Amino acid sequence: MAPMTPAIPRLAADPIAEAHRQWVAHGWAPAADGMAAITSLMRAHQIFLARVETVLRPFEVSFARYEVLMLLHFSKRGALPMRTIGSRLQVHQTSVTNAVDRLEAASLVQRIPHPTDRRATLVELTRTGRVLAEKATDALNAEVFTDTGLSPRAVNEVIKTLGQLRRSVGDF
Amino acid sequence: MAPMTPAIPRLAADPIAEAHRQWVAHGWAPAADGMAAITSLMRAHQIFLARVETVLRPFEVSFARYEVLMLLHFSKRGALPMRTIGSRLQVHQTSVTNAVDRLEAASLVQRIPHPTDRRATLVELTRTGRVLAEKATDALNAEVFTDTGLSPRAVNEVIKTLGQLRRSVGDF
DNA sequence: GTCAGATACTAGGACATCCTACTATATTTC
DNA sequence: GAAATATAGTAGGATGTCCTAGTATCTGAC
Repeated sequence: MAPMTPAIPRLAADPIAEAHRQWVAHGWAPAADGMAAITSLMRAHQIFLARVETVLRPFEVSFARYEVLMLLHFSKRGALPMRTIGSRLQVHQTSVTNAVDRLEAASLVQRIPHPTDRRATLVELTRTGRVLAEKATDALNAEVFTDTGLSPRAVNEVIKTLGQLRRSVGDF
Repeated sequence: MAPMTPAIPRLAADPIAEAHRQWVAHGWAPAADGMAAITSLMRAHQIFLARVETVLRPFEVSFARYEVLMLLHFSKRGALPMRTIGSRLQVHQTSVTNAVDRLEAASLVQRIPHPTDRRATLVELTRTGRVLAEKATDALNAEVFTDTGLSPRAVNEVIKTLGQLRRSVGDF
């Protein structure tokens, strides 16, 4: 008897390829690619977020809070209204409140009254916050962003393709 | 005098393109593309997750719980150990416990003892759960997966590129 | 056979996101 | 100008993810 060779093709080890196969087998072929693409995106997000959070852990900030710090860092006066932060980062206002609460508790930012609109609150980067933002960026650049694990061509493809997606949903 | 033409290039409306510009301006050019790609992924994830959750809302399941249902749906016996679910979906065991708790409360799955390993618990799809999984899939296929907003070429590019990424981190 | 180390699952807690109010202040309308 | 509407921010709650710990059970080494 010949060496063990399965008569039935073995299952792919890749769960997403397997899901794609199931989609086709169930007659959902027109949706299979879209399903696989979106599922891949979900997983890629999880992978990169985990990497980024690992690098940021020593700085005791999450990626969400890091993004707030960088937004302030890049602003001319180092201060922005809460609402603007939410718009730029495309997150709900309550998420901004949450992030700023924690950043303020860590003395990385401080809330100051808006000079002309008493409804609004400005979030201002502290000296400590600015220094931490720069150090955290150095770490992220060195440990994640400079080498993502994707080829330079793939990186540009991702930026371009997802840029079109973002534009289509009104991100810019 | 000529029509208003800014002497200084105006800020891009795209926050990610703007961040990329800032990265280059700060001397972080080698990391700028990686930063932009990862940030784009984060945002694309958010966009698609929101779409998917909107479609699933009428079925009263989240995407996380939907994925568990589909995994069971595709399994031969309609039942899998908790641990296997976590491995396939690449999420922490405690996330599986959480999802299964809610699915069980909704009578979409039930926990049954593993026949040979008393440590393990099998999660079994109920009739209700199977029906809901199929209806939810029809909705997702029609409203999201068949037309993701990306071109077919882009969809395939995403699957391929992120597949390489997933392989590089040991997903399969 | 026993005991140490692995494995399966749950408990409790930290964070992040969103949603629905609710309050305070601005703006618009008539 | 006063009332209706819109906007900025916070509070409280639901869900999902991860982590650390703790219990129960299995496996393997001696």
